Amino acid sequence: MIRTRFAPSPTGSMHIGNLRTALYEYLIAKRHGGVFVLRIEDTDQSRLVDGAMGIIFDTLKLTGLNYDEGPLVGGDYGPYIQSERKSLYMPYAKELVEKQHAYYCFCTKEQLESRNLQKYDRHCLNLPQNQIAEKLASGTPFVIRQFIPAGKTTFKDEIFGKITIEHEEIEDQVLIKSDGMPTYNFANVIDDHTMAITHVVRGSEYLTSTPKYNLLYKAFGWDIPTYVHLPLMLNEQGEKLSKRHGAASFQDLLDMGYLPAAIINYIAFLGWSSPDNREYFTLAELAEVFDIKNISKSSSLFDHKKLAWMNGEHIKRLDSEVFYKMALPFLESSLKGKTADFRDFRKIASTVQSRIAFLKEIPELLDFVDKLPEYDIALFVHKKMKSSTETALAALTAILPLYEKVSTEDWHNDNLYNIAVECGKTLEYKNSQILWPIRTALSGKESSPGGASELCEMFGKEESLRRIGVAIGKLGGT
RNA sequence: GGCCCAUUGGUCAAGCGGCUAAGACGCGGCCCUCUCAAGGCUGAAACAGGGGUUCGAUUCCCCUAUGGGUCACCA
Repeated sequence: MIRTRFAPSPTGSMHIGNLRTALYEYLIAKRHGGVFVLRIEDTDQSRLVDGAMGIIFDTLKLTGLNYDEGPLVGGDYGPYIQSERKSLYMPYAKELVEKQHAYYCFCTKEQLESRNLQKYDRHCLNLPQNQIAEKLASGTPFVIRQFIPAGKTTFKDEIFGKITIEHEEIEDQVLIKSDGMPTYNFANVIDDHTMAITHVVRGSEYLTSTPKYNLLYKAFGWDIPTYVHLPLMLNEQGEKLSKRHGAASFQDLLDMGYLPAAIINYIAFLGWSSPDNREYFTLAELAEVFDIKNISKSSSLFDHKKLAWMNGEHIKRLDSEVFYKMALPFLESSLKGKTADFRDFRKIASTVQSRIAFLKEIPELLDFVDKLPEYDIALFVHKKMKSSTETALAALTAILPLYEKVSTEDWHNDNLYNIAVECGKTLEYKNSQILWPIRTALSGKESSPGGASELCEMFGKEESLRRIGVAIGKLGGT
């Protein structure tokens, strides 16, 4: 049974690099019917940010990365917040001291700084037992450090392969801080083991510190988990993702108008590729095909252009009713909340669904609906449509009386289209020469979501005739 | 700087010793079309450089270059 964990620190907004890590952890577990757990790593009390834990919960919920064990939902390996497990770590640290894999250190920060060290000098490694006991009894602040033996460690990563690090490169890291809290390095190992995590999935920035963890596992006699180190994600400038460099957080992306499903789909492909070239995936579909084997080693740059395209793909495939509900606020704002009978919001929404990458594009697309824009008669001139102001005027004056005769009941797209085309024939015009002027008269714009007769149907008889009349006036007709 | 890792078109990427080096986004063109989108077709665009190994290297090895990561009582 595969067990993975997402272990963020509640220090602010949710980075999309973190989100991708969470996504891969979720997918690796789900692909094999495993368990995905959420663990909050809040051992650094000074960096806690109010509400940060809520952001983590909300983000996972919004993206559908539901965890099987963790805060709020519980589980057999709780508690799932490290500060609530504080008392758990010290006994393990003491066990290591007894086994001589760790030792007490009483050096203060000031002392360490004054010694100007590259690496801890093991000043406290060989303190006499009685001296240690004395200091502990007197309440002298201490930390517990891991003793790194001479030698080297080679480990296997599922993505990067075999990696060897000489122990000279590693220092005797602190396991328990002077406030009694474990460091990340220690808590992580203890928790991963006690929570029976089988696959440790994290960013590749942990690659070089992995030997320290392995030494810990060995000191305890525990099995080393499977490691899956993920390639880094860089921003569009090729820099490490950070809040300072713009939209790096999930929330920022939401604010820009990206759909959670599109974000998930897109970041899944940053560092991973599907075997069959397919690119549109829902979370559930990803969970069926995701494979560690297809994760790449090289870091990738975040590209808003492709995400925008992906967003459009997701919008296009939305169920029309779902899309309508999402679009409604934008429709209302662009149509100023009026619901005159010629405006069928559902119909309008459907015309717009395949034309946008973002919902916020809706108002501009429909700005001609509520009010006919001021436009120049040059709009009627279109070379490819073979339309000029003269043909446009002739076309509109010819169609107006014909449309006036159409009853409200017969005011439908197909019917109006046929009438227009027939009218064009009597004038010996190409279809475009009659349709383009009508469309332009109705929209007052170079382009619109819908053609001539479609717009006519959308506007209804009265408003359509009015706009055609306005156009005739502009063109100098009567 | 030491150590670790990476390096295929602008970007995401397939490739796992022999290929006209896929595909996607973006960009250009064409088709379709009641404008614009959508859709279909299509074009330009890449193996960082140098040595090896091999009958043969994008694929394996070494060096160089570039980029990144890491060297905390942060995670």
